[in-house]
Amino acid sequence: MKTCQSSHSDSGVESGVQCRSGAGCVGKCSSERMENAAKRRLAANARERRRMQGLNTAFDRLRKVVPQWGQDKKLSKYETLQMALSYIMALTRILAEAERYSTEREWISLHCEHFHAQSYHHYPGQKLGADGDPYAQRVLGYHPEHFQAAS
DNA sequence: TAGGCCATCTGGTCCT
DNA sequence: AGGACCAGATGGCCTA
Repeated sequence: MKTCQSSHSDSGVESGVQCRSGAGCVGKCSSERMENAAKRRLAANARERRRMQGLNTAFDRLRKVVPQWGQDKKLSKYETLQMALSYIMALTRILAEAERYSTEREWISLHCEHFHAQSYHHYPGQKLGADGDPYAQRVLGYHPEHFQAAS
């Protein structure tokens, strides 16, 4: 529960507050002031709700473009971010390889052997513990430390 | 029933 | 001053 001790100058006053300044406060902490504070709080709540809705819309758009192999369940926000990161890293790797191998034929032949055996390789010393990332590790062979090293 | 995920409210901080 | 952003708290819903 808050109090309007801050010189009544205004802004932190919200509905349900009590004034501890005694008699001199009566006029200043008017119901009008309280009403304004309550209105501002409600407006801030509405803005925050809209902001979070915008954020969720963005997450939904991201879910649509991120691969969801074999997942019938909607990805959580955390999973979506991890998956997006993995996806971007994989695409980046593919682009880098495409640049490295000058001809398309070379690049295609590289991936014909590469995709089957190795594309979702796991790293030998990598543990899949609680601190690991099961989603990223399951898909695309993404590992945070590699990303950090690259960036 | 516990745990995970989420939406909402709220107060603080930063920026314009 | 007001808005945007952030993080903590809280309560609801769902699933194993």
